[in-house]
Amino acid sequence: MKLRPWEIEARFRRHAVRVTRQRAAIYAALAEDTSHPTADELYRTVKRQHPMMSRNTVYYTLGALRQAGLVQEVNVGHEVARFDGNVTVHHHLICRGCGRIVDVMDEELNRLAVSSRQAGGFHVLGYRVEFYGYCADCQQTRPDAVEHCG
Amino acid sequence: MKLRPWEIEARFRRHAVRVTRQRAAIYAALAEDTSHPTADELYRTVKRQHPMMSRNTVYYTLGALRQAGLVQEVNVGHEVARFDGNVTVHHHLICRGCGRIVDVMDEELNRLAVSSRQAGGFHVLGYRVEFYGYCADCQQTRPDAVEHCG
DNA sequence: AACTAGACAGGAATGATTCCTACATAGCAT
DNA sequence: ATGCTATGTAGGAATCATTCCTGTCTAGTT
Repeated sequence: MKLRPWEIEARFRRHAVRVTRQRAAIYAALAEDTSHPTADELYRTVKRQHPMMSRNTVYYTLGALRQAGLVQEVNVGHEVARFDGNVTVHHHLICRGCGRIVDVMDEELNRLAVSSRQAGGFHVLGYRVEFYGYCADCQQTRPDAVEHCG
Repeated sequence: MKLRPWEIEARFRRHAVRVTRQRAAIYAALAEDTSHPTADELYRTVKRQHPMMSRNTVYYTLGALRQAGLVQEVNVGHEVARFDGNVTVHHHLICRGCGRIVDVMDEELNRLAVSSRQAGGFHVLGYRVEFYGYCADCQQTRPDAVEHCG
C-alpha cells in the first residue's frame, strides 16, 4: 500500500519513532511491498533513491520499527529474516518450492488457544500459524517435490 | 526418551538411513533431550562420548535425519536452528524471556485449515503453530517484559 | 573379500547480522 | 531561531552459524 509522507510521519510520531529520511524511505518501501522482503532486498530498493543509505541503517531501522510495533518479522525456517509491514493479526502460507510467503487473513485462525493444562504456567501473548506447501506455480514445475518438513 | 541401540538401528533401516556410530549417537542424544537443542549443543553433548566427532557431521546428519523424517527442525525467529526428535504432529510454546521451547500436544490444534479462498491455489501440506509469551520463571523475573513481536 | 556410493573429519569459505567508531541530525530546551 | 544532547547514520571490521571442499573411511552390497 502506497503511503503519503505525512501519513508515515504521523505513524512514526504516534509510535514515538524519530522521523528521518532514511526511516521514512525504508518504511515506505516495506509498506508498498507485500512480498515480505529481506533486509537486503529493502536495502537495494531504498538505495536507488538514497544512494548513501547504509545496510547497517536498514537493519537498525527495521529493529527500531519492529520494537515500535510498526513492522513485523516473518521467518521461514532459520533462513534470512523477512519483514512485513502488515502488523494486523494474520498468518502465512509458505511455499517450499520458491519461498514465496502469502498473507492469510482468516477470522477462524485468530481464535486459537492452548489448553491451560498444556500451557503449564506460560503467559501466552500471541501466536502465529505458518502453513507450508506448494504454490500454484511450484505445483506445476515440481509436482512431486514433497519433503518431510515438520 | 532413552532409546536402545537396536531401536535406533531399526528406525534408521525403516527410513533407509545408513546406520553409523555417529548418526546413532546424534539421534540418541536428540531423542533424550526434549529441550530442542541447537546443532552445536548436540555437537558438544555427543563429543563427550565421541571425541573425534566433527561439527560438520552433526550438521550433515541432522540434515539427513530431517530428510528421512526422523527429526524435525524448530525455529524461533531467524535464530539458530533447533532440533526436535519428536516428529509426531505437535506445536510449540516459545518463551520470549529465556528462549525455552515447550511442546504442545493438542488435538484441537491439529484440525486447522485455510479457507480455499485464502489458499489461492496453494497445496497445503501441513502447518505449525507457535505460541509465544513468557514462561512461569520469566514472568517472575521480568513481569513487564512485553515487546511487540508478531 | 572387494567395490562403490555415501559418510566422516578437518579446515576453509560464505554470508547474514552485529559491533564499533566517528560524524550528523531530530527534537527539545533555551 | 540557536544550541544541546540523545539518537541515528555511514562505513567498515568482526562474528558466528552454516555450508563447502577435499581427502579418507566405511556400510551395505556383490
